[in-house]
Amino acid sequence: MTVQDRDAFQSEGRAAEVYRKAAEIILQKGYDATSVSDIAEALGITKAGLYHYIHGKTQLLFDIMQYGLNELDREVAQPAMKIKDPEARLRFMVAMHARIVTRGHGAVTILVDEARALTPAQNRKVTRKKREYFDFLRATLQEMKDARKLRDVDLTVATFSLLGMINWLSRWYRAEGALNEQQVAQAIVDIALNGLIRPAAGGGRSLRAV
Amino acid sequence: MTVQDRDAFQSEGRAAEVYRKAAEIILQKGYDATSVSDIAEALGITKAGLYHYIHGKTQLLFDIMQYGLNELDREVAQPAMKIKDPEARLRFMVAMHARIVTRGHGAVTILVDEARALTPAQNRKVTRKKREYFDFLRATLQEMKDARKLRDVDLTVATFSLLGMINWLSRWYRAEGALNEQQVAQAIVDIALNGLIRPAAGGGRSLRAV
Amino acid sequence: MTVQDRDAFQSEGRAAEVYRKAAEIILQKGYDATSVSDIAEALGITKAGLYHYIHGKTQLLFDIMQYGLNELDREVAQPAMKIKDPEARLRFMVAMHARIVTRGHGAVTILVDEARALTPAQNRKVTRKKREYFDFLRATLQEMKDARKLRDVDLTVATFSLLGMINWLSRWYRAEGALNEQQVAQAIVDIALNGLIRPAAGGGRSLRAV
Amino acid sequence: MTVQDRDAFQSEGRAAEVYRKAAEIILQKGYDATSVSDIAEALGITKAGLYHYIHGKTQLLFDIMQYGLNELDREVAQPAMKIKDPEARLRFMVAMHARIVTRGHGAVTILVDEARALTPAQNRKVTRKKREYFDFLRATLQEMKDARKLRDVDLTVATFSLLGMINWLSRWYRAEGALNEQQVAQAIVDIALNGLIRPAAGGGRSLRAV
DNA sequence: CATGAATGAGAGTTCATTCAT
DNA sequence: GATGAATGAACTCTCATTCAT
Repeated sequence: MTVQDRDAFQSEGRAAEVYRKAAEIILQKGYDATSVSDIAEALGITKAGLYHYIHGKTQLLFDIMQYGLNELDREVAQPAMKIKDPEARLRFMVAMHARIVTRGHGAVTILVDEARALTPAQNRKVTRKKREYFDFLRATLQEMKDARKLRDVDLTVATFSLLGMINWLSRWYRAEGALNEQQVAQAIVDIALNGLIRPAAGGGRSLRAV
Repeated sequence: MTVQDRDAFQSEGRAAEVYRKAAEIILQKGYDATSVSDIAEALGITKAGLYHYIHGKTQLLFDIMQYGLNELDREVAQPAMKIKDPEARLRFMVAMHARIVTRGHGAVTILVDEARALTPAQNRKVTRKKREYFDFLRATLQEMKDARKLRDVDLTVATFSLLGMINWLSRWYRAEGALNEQQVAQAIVDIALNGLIRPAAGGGRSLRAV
Repeated sequence: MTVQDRDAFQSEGRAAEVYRKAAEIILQKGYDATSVSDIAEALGITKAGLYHYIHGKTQLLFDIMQYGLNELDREVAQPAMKIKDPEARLRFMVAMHARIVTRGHGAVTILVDEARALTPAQNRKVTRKKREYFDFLRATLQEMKDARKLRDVDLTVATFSLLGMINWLSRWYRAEGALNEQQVAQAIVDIALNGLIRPAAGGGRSLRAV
Repeated sequence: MTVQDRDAFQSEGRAAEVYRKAAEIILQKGYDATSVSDIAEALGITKAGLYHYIHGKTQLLFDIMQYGLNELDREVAQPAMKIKDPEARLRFMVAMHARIVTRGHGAVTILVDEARALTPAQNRKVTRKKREYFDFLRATLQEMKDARKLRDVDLTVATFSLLGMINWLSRWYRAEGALNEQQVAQAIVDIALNGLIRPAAGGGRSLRAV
């Protein structure tokens, strides 16, 4: 059933439109503040009509989240697994994840922000999947650490910091702004990997110049 | 009236308890999902009784946010202004802000997460204040840039990335975890400023060792 | 239209199946608690599809009741009319009616339990028919009374008591129980006619012994 | 909580009025067909206002049923337990139970008719209690049987038949009718115990033969 | 200070029914 | 025959808020 709905989300047709519109509105107003009527209205149908496509408000949320998880898996995790070099893999993941957030389809952001509204069972499922993603990202950092390509940082803090930077994007990035999606994604990768401050010039650089 | 309430939040006495308890619950369940009854119940009084202390649910939220803004101003911005060196100031701000988030009094997190629920007028006020804080942080980066202490990064992306890392703390940091507040704060400062990867300089560092 | 439907109920074919399934479910869950979807689902068709066979939920109920009335008339009242001796007739009616209830096709029970849900017009029709049946049963008791075969009991109370005992069967009789339909029917006839207590031994019996 | 509500039903005050009015309307229209608005309207308050007194429609039903069970226990079972002679006890139970039904307060009838609407947990509780009452009644018949005061009847059928006669009263007895509550109760006791037909008195026969 | 009672508005959801295909 | 889509009406229930006491 859930699988069906997730497919509906991705497929073409009216059902897909329903799920996409719902995601859009929930992204905008928040899940709690979005009424089923709001969604119906935006679709130009009645509440009762909407119920042909959804199986309750919570299930709708869950289905959107499933789609978000899917998006991450399909577009970030799966391709990343094919990248051998951990640093290249990290760069790809951060950039790609950032782009999914900035392109604003909503599902990924809702996935992150509204987990509280799920039923315990749904929450468990979603949390497990999110955890898997987190672990994969962390494992990549671990590989880099093992290859002595990482500074001596706490990996958990590092992973969450990456995710914080990325997820925060949904709160401030506007497509109309000065930087486009790709530029922002690259900027984030750069900041995350290289930090903000110029390496102590007296040290490394001048020496290197020698 | 608002000023009164903000004072109430900070002062001792029953009113302060009300505001603190409210913040705690809202932090936990989210503003929309928190009913006035929930708060009253947690305080051991009736809904009607609670209305002696608050002036509506939205106003309560606004007051908590005001307190959060205040907290930031009092504990981060004001002291920071006394720090001349921009890098030291930045380090202080990130660390201190992070500690306010991790110590978990809630107001700052609510401030960030629930702005949507405010009335337009309240929202404007809060947004203006948040903007001031953002600008101050960004100005600090600008100073560093001018002093050539910053790598060539987009300052807006950088500022938001810092805030993303910090604000994300409220989603994952648990006091019971392996790192205490101070350690996490320092880890974040370190990651944000120095980045994750070891400077490519096989040159620099090893030479320094020489 | 109604006649058509009643026939449909009894006849073979898809329509009959629809009515029988509907009766079964309504008997089980009650009319109000049974949704048109429930019935459609049980039949493996859609709601809209079901509407090819029925003319509204109330009409469906009415048709089932008509069938129940018919059942009573055909299997109890009509044959009973051919029995001259009132006591024999009474025994037949009680036993036969009881068996219709216990065999559990549902229509008779629904007829009795769900009259409130009918439209006033339908209700009047059904009530009139039920009244006819009641009157026929009561008239049989009257005949017995006239023949001095009845104890001095209020005939109305007696008639309703008979019907109460019989109709109550649907609430407790289970085919899997210790007694089969026939045994239960006979037990009821026996109890209703002869009562529970052993006739005062000092009276009749000793006389008989003389 | 439940106990509280049951008390509320019996006590004086607004809460009692609410429960009594609710019972009255549910008795009249049936539980499913009674909306919460119906009850509120009959009380002259709004739906929301009614919810100060009840804890959901199902709980309301359950509470009414609890009261019904209580009524039976208090007015029938408890006093009956003090009656040594089983026949006297049976006569008392049937008569008293019948009067509770005819006096029409509703709770007992609702208790019997609407069990399907309860939650499984509630249903179990109610069923257990009803079972206890049934067993007590049946045990009384058993005592009579042991004392050879009973004809040779199946005790289960007998007990259910008694209950059928009594419970059916609620469907037909009207206070305005020819017989008052007491007369009907006595008539039922008489019919149930002595049956309808004049004993084929060995007495009678031989006399007739003379 | 605090309460119980009450309310209007609106929430999510279900339902019987219709109709173009 | 049968369906998917749609609807208006109704339903149970919750909520923020008020007010007399």
